[in-house]
Amino acid sequence: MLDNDSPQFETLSIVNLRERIKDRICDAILHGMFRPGSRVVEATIAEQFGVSRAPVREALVALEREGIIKSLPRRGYFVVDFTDKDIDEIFSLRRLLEVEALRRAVGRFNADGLAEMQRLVDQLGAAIRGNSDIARIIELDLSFHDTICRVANHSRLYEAWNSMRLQTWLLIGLTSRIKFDSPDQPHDIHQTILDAIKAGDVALASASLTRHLVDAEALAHEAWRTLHNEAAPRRRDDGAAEFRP
Amino acid sequence: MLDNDSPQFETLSIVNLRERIKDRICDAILHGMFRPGSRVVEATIAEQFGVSRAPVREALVALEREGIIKSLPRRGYFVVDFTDKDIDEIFSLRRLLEVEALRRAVGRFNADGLAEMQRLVDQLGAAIRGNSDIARIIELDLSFHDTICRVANHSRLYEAWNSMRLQTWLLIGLTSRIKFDSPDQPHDIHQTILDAIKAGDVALASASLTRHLVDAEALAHEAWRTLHNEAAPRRRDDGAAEFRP
DNA sequence: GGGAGTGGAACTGTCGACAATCGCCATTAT
DNA sequence: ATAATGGCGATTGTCGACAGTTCCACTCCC
Repeated sequence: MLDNDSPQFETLSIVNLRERIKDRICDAILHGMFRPGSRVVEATIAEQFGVSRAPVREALVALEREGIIKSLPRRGYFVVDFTDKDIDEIFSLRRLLEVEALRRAVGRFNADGLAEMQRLVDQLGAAIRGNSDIARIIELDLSFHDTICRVANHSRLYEAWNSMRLQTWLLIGLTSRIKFDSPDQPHDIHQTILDAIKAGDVALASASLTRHLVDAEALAHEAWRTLHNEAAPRRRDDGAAEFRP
Repeated sequence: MLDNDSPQFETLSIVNLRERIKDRICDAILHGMFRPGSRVVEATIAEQFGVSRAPVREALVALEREGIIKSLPRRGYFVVDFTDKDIDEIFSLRRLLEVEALRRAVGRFNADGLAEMQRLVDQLGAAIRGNSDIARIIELDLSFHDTICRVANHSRLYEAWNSMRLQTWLLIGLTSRIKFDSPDQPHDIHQTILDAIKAGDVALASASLTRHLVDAEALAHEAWRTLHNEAAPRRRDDGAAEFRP
């Protein structure tokens, strides 16, 4: 047997190169290395990762299924560019899936899970009050929702939701500057949801969650508009740009 | 401009080889060429299709996202083998998605759509009364549900549902012999749902649809047990078996 | 006789190269 | 001047080969 005390025992290294590349590309897209609608060129990615094109291609096929890139045959892959209908779809499906996840998760939370949720709510409140950048806020917010979906203990529901999570992040997380003055003070809404979960009040929790997601959808519409306006000056598709491997 | 009257203007041929192979493999699995849990070997598929392994690999990555095969790193791909929890998940998610799709679809149906639905219901009734094989019945049944989901006009919801469709087919469609004596006479339930859609009665349609899916879940459990018992004698994983390219 | 070690076969993971196709741009004819 | 056309570069689609890993069966030693 191998000794486990090797300093960087990389459990992840048994996973396919494809999966690691997928995660890296995913991160790169989600961190704004690619503009929405811009090309994702196999050869460029492969070169920057120092691998051949084969695993990159497979990663791209997987990412297309996750809904953040789109392939045009014989043309290449492009970061998705959302329309208003897409945003409607993403959030209506999120509402459907998350409310169901919540229904299942209430009663399944243990002390640790609730403590984690409370910590996320606190950090989120601090981030909002401290005017942290939108990316940080969205990340914490999505972690809150992610926890609910994970605790629901429904792998297929989680899988479907996770796809929407990536697209949501792409929608809002890329926007660097946006006024975050939701009328309902998101911090409170998260605390309200969590309190309802703790009290086992599914109806209240669901209603609050739904309201929160409706607010988030409005934010997403605004964020996407903002992002497009920011991008408007540059007319050329600036392709892969920097993109640290 | 090209003249459109060329006899075999094959619009489909612009699609990736990967996509065509994906569909072929998918068909092969869904038609029982592979047993649940059996290996899906790249080289074998590639050879039988007369192509190299590259597009096959990409097709397999896509199919894994569709939920009918599963990859074990460095081990290969296997046709999924469901547990009771998987069946619960598949049908609980189907209920969630289809009821929402129904809610959206009611009011969006036009005359053609309703006629198509009626035709499906009639064919389904004939198939059941005529004791057609289960595959035919499941196919018609899933087409009925598919139509609802398509008319809902929600691409992400449809995508999520389609994944469950494939898995449902894998669950039930492979079973060659199973007594089809559902207590609620499925034909009637489909007609009930369709009538409610025509009447615009969302509540009744949803309730009927939900009840139908609960019945279907019971059938799926039974079908899967049957399939496993059928497969039990053969202990060796018989791999790719025949599988016509 | 049984368990650990060992050798080989089969399969996946990865790579580099070639072929096919698409978009862009200059060129040309009307 | 404008629109069609042909060539060219860039990028994807596909292929065959090699390397690494896993599993299985066999052997050998205790």
